[in-house]
Amino acid sequence: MATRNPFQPKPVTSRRGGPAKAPLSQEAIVKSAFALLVEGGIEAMTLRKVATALETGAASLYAYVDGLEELEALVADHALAEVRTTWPKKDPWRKRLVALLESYGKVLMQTPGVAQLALRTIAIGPNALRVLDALLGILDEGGVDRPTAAWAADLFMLYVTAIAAEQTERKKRPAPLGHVTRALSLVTPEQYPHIHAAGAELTSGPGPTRFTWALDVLIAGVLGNPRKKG
Amino acid sequence: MATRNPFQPKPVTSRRGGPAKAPLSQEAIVKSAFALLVEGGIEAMTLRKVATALETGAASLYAYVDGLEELEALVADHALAEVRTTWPKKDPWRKRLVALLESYGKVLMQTPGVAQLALRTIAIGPNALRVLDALLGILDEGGVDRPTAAWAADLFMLYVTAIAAEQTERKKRPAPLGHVTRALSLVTPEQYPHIHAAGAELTSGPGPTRFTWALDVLIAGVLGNPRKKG
DNA sequence: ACCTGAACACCGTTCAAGT
DNA sequence: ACCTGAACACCGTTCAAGT
Repeated sequence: MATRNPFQPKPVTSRRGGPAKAPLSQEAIVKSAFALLVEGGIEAMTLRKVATALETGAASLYAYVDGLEELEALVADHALAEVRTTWPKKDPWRKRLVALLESYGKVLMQTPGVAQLALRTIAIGPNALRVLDALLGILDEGGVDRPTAAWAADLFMLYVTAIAAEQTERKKRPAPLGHVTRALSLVTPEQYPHIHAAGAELTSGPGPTRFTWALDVLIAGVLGNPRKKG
Repeated sequence: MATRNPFQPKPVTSRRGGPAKAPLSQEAIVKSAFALLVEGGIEAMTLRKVATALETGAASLYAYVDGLEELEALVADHALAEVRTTWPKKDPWRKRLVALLESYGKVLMQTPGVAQLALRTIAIGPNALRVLDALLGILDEGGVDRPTAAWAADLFMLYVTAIAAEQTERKKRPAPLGHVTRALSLVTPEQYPHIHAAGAELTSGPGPTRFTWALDVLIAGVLGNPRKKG
């Protein structure tokens, strides 16, 4: 990825008197890729399809993007633009913490594939950093010491990303989660006594209640396990 | 996947007087796929390469495996055979809980790609069920009520899988995690004040200490947040 | 029923050639 | 510097044909 100024696009040369073709740019590529992701999920986001949507050949994209892996990282961060990181100052820190994580989870959940991308790319884009910074800020206000906050922020984000990935993964299957439910209901008490005993409890949720419960667990656990006593 | 008895392989017809070719079977396919995964990571595990290793065409595999997705699920569960689920009865439940999760994490960590597979397939194979059952059993002995244990087991396994996926993902990059470290160190205090302040704390670890801390957090959180008061 | 070769419909990436 | 077409080296899956 060379150094370029995306805010100064080259003049457009219109072809055959038709509408001017928007010039290629990293931003256009990322937006187009994200649109494909929204429409058709993660496997619809290919370099060739992005190129077709932009009326070029796949090779042309390499002037703006290093390859598929970089594009995935850019798209993941692009999606995180929707995550809200500011709230009224009067809100208590814990409320803001939950709101931030819920916003993050919602963004990951609403477009299938984003969570998978976030899970496999290293989150160092501007939006990922903005979310992380906000998270650290809230924990700091909550009196969590810095070493603990650093690990806790990672734990929170990793868990929310993982649960979002898990849930969106399930969604694309034919039977939303009847697959699991059926498999678990067929379990005999001899083979797996505890699974059998747990029964429907295992698959109840995962709804908002379950997500909220998990956040409560993480928060309580973090508050009770400071790395630095204070 | 038709119903077959893999324990009664067809008689082998040796070709050209050479060594007899092992007959195709789901087990042979899964083992071969796992070997490719161990050797070359997740992208080395392709149907075509499995077929080549087994001296057939890719089409032949479809008699035993529904497709790549099913193969991935089978391989993931195959890998989990290594997870230890039994300990001396005298060990306290909490020690056994940590040992189980550490064994699970170790298995996912030692062969890159397994965690990614576990994350994208629904875990209903015999080994996944064995681990889940053991987990539920330990929590039960720890006095955790059933509804809480059901959600907690899911939370534990999801978190360990996610952290294993994250760490093995990082490992295959050129600079193990210097990438992240460098990116975070370049952050200015104006842009991201809290990230800047946290500094090296963010990237310290993730070692065994961090993993253990996370488990402590989860366990404490679960014990403090029962769904059923008791 | 199992196995096969060949074909189909895709991929990401590279590269010489253009402008 | 940017863009292109064509080629390279792969994919998963299907299918008619064999045994």
